[in-house]
Amino acid sequence: MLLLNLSIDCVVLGFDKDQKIKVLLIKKFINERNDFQFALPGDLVGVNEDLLSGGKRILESLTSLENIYLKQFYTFGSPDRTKHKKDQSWLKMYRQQPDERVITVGYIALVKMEEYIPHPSSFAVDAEWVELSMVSKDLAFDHNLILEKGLKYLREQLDHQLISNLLPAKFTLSQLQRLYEILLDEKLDKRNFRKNISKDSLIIKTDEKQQGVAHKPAHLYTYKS
Amino acid sequence: MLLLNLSIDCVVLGFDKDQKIKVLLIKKFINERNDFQFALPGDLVGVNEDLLSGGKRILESLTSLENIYLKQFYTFGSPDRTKHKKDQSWLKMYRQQPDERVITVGYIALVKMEEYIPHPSSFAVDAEWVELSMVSKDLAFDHNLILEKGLKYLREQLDHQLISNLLPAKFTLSQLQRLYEILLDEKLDKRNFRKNISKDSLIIKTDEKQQGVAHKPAHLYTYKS
DNA sequence: ACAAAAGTGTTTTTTTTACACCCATGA
DNA sequence: TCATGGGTGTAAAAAAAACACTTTTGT
Repeated sequence: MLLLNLSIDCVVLGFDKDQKIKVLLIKKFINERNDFQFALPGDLVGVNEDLLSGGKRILESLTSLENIYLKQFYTFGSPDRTKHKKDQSWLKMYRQQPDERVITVGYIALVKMEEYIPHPSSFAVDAEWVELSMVSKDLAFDHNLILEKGLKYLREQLDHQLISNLLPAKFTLSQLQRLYEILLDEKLDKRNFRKNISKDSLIIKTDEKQQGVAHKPAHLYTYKS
Repeated sequence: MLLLNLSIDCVVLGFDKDQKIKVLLIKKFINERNDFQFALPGDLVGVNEDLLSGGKRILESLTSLENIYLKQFYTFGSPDRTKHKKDQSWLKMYRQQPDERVITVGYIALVKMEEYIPHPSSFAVDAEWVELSMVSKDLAFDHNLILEKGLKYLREQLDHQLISNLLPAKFTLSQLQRLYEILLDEKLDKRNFRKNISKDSLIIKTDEKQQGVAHKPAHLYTYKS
């Protein structure tokens, strides 16, 4: 009879004003000398908690954001994934059974950075947005792998649900296009992009326009609820 | 600290001579009166076994097939998923801790039915191929959901790896086309299908032909290894 | 000679791409 | 009046869909 721990790790992505895609990482001390390590926000799931609720709770405790749309993308269950020296050191400090196997379910979330107020949980001494190219190759456990797989999933499965969480309730088509460009990492043609959007019944034009911009104000659009 | 059981459930699909897609189900007694229930083949993962190996082991014990290509598609972790009366009855007979939470990772496999020799494992009293439309709406646990999600995944992610396991080493283009038609559940145009295949560098024409058929013998093709 | 499946190209339609100028606003 | 991003259509290219007859074999 195998008993093990179940955790959830969240690949939380957001945007900064500098138009860069950033991932939310937490910083953890891994020994008494205050050596630290970065990790994806994640924690053990509660006894009677389902996965999605657990993910939301964990994410909420780290980001103070509620009602985040989270999507499961893969489960990581290698028996060795918590066995590395650097990770054992941390586990010994914070877990009663550091040798217990932990499998983790990866969830992905896209959030509006402006609405995020850092709020580190117990074992996180810090929580920061890190530009993708700046992410350490030495994240806790197999978190580099999880991040990579999450990003791949995002690019392959990009959907309105995920996208809509990164935009204000009302947005311009240029904002939407920039999002797609950054997430897909390719430049899109403005006219073709708009042609496609106009066929999409989920994105609807409001009768409002941008205010106080030093150029022709753009129409605002919104996602159909 | 949450400790729980981890299982793997396999959505194993195959084809019969009647060109129908069938799923491999096992039959389990759920009480002493020999009332039974059907379920996807699945079992608990070993203490130090990784997920993919576990899936292969479990599948092998049920199908005696080795080196099956298995692909993870989703993880099911509702705390209620093993709490139904019908399932508790079975769990009490076979598990030491029937109330323990079980999360399960769904894997999908496509196999050649001809090569499958039924080989029920300990708690399976039978293992049979069941046509999709004939599958009970009352499978064990949340297996109807798992099956449904697996089939959806298959249709969305249909790839050479999965397909190639359903075909003999050498096959005709008509066989290949029939497979796609059944898996995608749509009719394909022969000429367009062949046009696409010819662009696909993974599928190569051998210099062999069918033997002893009462019509023009087809060329045999093979997957590049 | 007939039944059965194999094999093969062209046209039409649809989808995707490429591309450039005028507009409304605030400074 | 200038700088800034907003907004718009058309033509060319590529991809996908529609479609029917001849061939080879065993019986």
